[in-house]
Amino acid sequence: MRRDSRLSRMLHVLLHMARHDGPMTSDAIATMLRTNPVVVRRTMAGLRDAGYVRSEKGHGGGWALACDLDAISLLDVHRAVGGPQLFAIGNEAGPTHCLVEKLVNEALEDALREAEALLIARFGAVSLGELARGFDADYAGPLASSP
Amino acid sequence: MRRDSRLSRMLHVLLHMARHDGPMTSDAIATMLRTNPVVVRRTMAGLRDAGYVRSEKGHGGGWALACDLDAISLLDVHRAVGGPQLFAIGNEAGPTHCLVEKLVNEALEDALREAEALLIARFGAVSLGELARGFDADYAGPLASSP
DNA sequence: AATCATGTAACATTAGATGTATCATGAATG
DNA sequence: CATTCATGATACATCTAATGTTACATGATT
Repeated sequence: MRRDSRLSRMLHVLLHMARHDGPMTSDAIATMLRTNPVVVRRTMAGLRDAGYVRSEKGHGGGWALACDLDAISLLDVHRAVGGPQLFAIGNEAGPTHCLVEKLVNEALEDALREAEALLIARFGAVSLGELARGFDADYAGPLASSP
Repeated sequence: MRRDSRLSRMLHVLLHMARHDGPMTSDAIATMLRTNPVVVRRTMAGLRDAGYVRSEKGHGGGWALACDLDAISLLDVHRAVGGPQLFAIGNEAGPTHCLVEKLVNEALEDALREAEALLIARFGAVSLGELARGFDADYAGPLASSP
């Protein structure tokens, strides 16, 4: 399988939406993400179900933020797109009676659990609002930080 | 893509080999792993190239350890099987001029790098010898630990 | 009514691990 | 030396989940 880029893409979109007046169409977002409007709708459906964005049909329709960026963490977005597997490595599912296999799998899963906890904690600690303000500070230049 | 289980499988095999007299055939190993001898040869080729195991053809041939388990870390095995991607999430490869996209990707990659460093450190800190002794202590029962 | 935009379903594509079949090569055995 | 056993290597099939694509239905605006 390819590397899952839904979290990355949705963060990208949400930050743009916050800097954009009025709704954005799936087509415009697809162009931004270099993909297809159907992929956009499919992925953003999760964000809508979670209440982070709204979608409207018809003229002047499209996608708009439904809450403050400070109320959304990276973890929220990760979960809203389906909370996919974080790791590409692991062990076979099947039940086993082999004690060596069990020991090995437990050792690996311990390490993976720890790394996952770290990632989840980091994702949960950062809000999209902080990311957006980081953007202003990092990229908008000295004018933006003058008093 | 499926979850990569080569590390798990090779650890399983190496620990068995240490508890086994004489070489083990790809067929026997494949049965142990519930897979196919060709898959075994393909995966173990990396371990052989790294010098952790030896393979012999013909009657009485098969696979045997080529060094002490204490000289092999989980990280060594991970690298010997190709050092595959650890994470199933990430971002699109393509170059971009969008500063928002760059900021988002850097934020995610920072977190992933940190988690990867944790995993690599843990894998590097555990030798197969320690794992094997952990097995004896955990599963072999009180008889094994008597003086 | 026409247009615009999302919602949805169905199917194609892609990438990488894994599974499988086949034959070549070399070692041990009689 | 022929047979058997085992690895080495190649080619191709399968599986899985994300992603890409086509087509059409639904609802809102003009």
